[in-house]
Amino acid sequence: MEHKNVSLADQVFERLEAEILGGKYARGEMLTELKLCADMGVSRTPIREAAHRLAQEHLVEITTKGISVLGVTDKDLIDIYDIRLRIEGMAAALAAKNATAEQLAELKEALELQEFYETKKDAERIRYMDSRFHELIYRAAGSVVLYDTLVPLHKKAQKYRKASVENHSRAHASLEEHQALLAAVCDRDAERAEAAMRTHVQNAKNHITKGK
Amino acid sequence: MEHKNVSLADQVFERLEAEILGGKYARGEMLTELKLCADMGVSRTPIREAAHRLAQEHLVEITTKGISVLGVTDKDLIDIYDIRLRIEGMAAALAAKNATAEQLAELKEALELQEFYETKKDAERIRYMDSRFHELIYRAAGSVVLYDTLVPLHKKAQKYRKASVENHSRAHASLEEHQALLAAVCDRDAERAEAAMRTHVQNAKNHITKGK
DNA sequence: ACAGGTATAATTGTATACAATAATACAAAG
DNA sequence: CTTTGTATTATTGTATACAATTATACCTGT
Repeated sequence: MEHKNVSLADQVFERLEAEILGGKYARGEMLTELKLCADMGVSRTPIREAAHRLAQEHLVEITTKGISVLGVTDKDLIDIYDIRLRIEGMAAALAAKNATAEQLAELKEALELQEFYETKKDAERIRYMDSRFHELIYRAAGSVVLYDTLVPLHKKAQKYRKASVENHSRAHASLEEHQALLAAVCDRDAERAEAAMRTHVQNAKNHITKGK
Repeated sequence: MEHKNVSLADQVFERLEAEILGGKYARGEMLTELKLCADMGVSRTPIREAAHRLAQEHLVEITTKGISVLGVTDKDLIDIYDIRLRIEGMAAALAAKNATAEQLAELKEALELQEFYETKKDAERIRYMDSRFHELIYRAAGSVVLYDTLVPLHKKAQKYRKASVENHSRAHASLEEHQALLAAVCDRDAERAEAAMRTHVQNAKNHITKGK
C-alpha cells in the first residue's frame, strides 16, 4: 500500500496475492512455477519465494504436482468477520488512545477521498479508500501484533467487499459509519470508537454474508 | 507439531523460528545468510526461503546489512494476550460445537499427559502438552482462518510461558482450567467452554505479564 | 480389452554462479 | 583533524544448472 517492495519476489508476491484474492484463479486450479515464470517474465527464484509465502498464508498449497490455488471460501469469509467482530474494536480503541496528529490527518484525508469517490460512484476507488482507512486504523493502534493479525483478515475479505461497495446504499452507510468512528477517535474516546467499529463490522458482515 | 515438513527449507524455518522464539538471538542481532549456511550446513536457497518466511511473520527484518532479529517484545506479549482474550473463547466455543470424537480423545490424552508431567514437575514436557492442548482446541474448532490467526500468537508467547509452567502453583491451576474447559467441550456446552477459555487466558495473562 | 510395468516427462527441491547494491575502510586533500 | 571521494568488501537479489521425486504416457503381454 505504501511500502517500498522493490524486489521481483515482492512484486510477484503482491501480484499473485491480488490475483488470487481477486478471483482470477479458481479454487483447486493448478499452477506451476514455470508457467508463472513465463507469465511474469522472471526466473523461478522470485516465483518460488512468492509461492512459499502465499503457502504460509494458506492461499495456495504446494505439492509435487504444482501450486494448487486455495483462495478464500464462503466459510472463511464468515469466520473472518466473526474474528474481526471480536478484535477490530480493539484496534479502534487503541487508535483513539495512541494515534498521532499526523495519523489523524491521514485518516481524515482517506475519509474525505472516500466521500468524494462515493459521490462519483467510483467503486474501485471507494474500495481502495475503504481498505486504506482500515489499514490506517490498524497502524494508528500502534501494535505490530494486532496489525499483523488484522491485515491478512482484511485482505482476504477484499473480493467480497468489492460487491458491497458497488451497492450505493451500503457504500453510503459504510461511509457514515467511518465518519462516526473517526469522530470518536479524534475525540480520544476509546469506548465510543470501539463501539462504532463493532457496529461497522457487524453491518458489513450482515451485508456481505447475506445468503451465504 | 505433527506435520511432515521434510524439505530443508522447512527444517531451517522451524529451527530458526524456535531459536528466535526461544531467545537464542537478542533483538537487533544481525545474522547473515552465509553465517546461517555455515551453522546449518545447507546452501543459501533454503536459508533464504526460511528467512523470508520469518520476515513475513515479523520475527526478523531483512535489510542490505543482513537479517536483523526482531523476536517478541514485552509489549508484543501484552498485545498477544489481549487479542487471545478476545478470540480464543471463540475457538473453545467452536470446538464444543464441532470437535469430532477422535479430537475429543486426543484432547483427553493431551490433558492426561499434562497431568502426569505435572506430578513429575517436568516443566519442558508440561509446556509442550500445554501447547498441544491449545493447538488441538484450535484445530477442533474447524476454522482454518481462526487456526492461522491463533497459532502465530500462541507460538510467540512460548518463551514467556516457559517461565510460567516452572511455577508449580500456576502450572497446577492451569491444569485445572484446562480440565474445566475440556469438560465443557465434551458436554458440547459452547457458552461454558468460551467462558472457561476466557478465564484461562485471563489468568495466564495475569501471571505472565506480572511486572511487565 | 485390460493390467502391469517401464521409460519419459514434468515438477519441485537444492546448490551455485553471477549481478547489483550498499556499507566500510582507507587514503588524500584541505 | 576533518571531510570527501574512491576502492574494496560484504550482503542480498536473481538466474540457472543439477538432483530427486513423482506423475504420466505408452507399450507389451496375456
